[in-house]
Amino acid sequence: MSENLEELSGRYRDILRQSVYLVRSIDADGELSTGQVSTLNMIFVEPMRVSAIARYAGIKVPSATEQVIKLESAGMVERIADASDARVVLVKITAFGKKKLAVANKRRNANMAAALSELTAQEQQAVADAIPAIAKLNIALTARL
Amino acid sequence: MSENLEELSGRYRDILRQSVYLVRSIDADGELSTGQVSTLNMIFVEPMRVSAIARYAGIKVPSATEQVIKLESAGMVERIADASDARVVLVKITAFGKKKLAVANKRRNANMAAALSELTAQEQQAVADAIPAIAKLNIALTARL
DNA sequence: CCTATGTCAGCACGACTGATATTC
DNA sequence: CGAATATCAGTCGTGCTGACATAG
Repeated sequence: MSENLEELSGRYRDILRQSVYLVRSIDADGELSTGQVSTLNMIFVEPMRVSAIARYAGIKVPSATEQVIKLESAGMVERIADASDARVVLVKITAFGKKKLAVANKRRNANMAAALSELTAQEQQAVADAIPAIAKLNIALTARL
Repeated sequence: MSENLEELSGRYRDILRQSVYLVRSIDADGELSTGQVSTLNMIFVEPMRVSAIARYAGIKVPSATEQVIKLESAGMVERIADASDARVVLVKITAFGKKKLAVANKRRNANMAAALSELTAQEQQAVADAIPAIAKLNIALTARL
C-alpha cells in the first residue's frame, strides 16, 4: 500500500503542477488575477479576517495583507474594524467587487466548462468525485505544515 | 448539464489553487524548486527539446530556457545538439541530476503519501481515478490556448 | 510580560513580453 | 524570404522573512 501511495503521490504532484499553469494561462486575459478571484470568492458571503484569508489560501499573512491592499485600492473590498477585537481587520467585498467577481467567475468557469465538456460523463464524474477527497487531502497537508 | 459543468468548474478551480500552494509549502525546504523537479522528471527517460519542456510545463519558451540554464549551472542537466536540426537544443539529465531528483522525489512523495494515508481507501481511489480525467482535461485546456 | 494580529520594508523566484540570432 | 527554435534583456507579479506597532 505504502508503495502505491508514493506512486500515486508522484502522479498527483505532476498533474497538479501542469493543471495550475494551464488554468492560469487560460484565465490570463482578465482584469483579476487568479489569486484575487480566489480571495473575492472567499469573502463573498461574509467578511473574513486577514489571517483567515491567508490560512485558507495557503499563503502567509503579509502576502494576504498585500493582496487585500491591492483589492482595496481597486475598490473591490473594504477593510472594516472588528467590534470585539481591535487588532482584527475584517475584509468585506464591495458591490463593485461583486460585480467584477461575477464577470471574472463567469468567464473562467465558461472556459473550464468548455474543456470539461470534452470529457466523457464518466470522466467528469471522476473529477467531481475527487474534489471532496482532495479537500480532505488538503486539510491533511495543512496539518503537516 | 451545462450548469452543472460551470458549478463543477468553480469547485475545481478553487481546490486546484488551494492544492498548489499547499504542495509548494510542504516541499519548500528542499534544494530543488517544484518546477525544477518537474522538469527533471520530464527528461528522466529521454532528452527533450526546450520547446517541448515549455509546452508540457505550461510555460513559455523563454521561461523554460531560464530553468534549463539554472539546472545546467547546477550540473543537473546538459544541453546537447540535435543531429538532425541545428536549431534544436536537447536537454538531457546528468547522473548528478538523477541523484538529486531521486532524493527530492522521495522526500516529496513521502510527504504526500503521508497525507494520502489519512484518507480512506475510497477517497484515495477517487484521487487516483481522477488523474487520467484531469490529464485529458489538461489536453483540452491546452487546445484552447 | 507574552501572544496574537496586521502592516511595512526589502528580497527572491519565476513568469512574461519584445528583440535578436541562427537554422530550416 | 517566412517560420521555427532558442536565447537574452528587462520588467512585473507575488510569494517570503524579519522587524515593528498595536491590542488582548
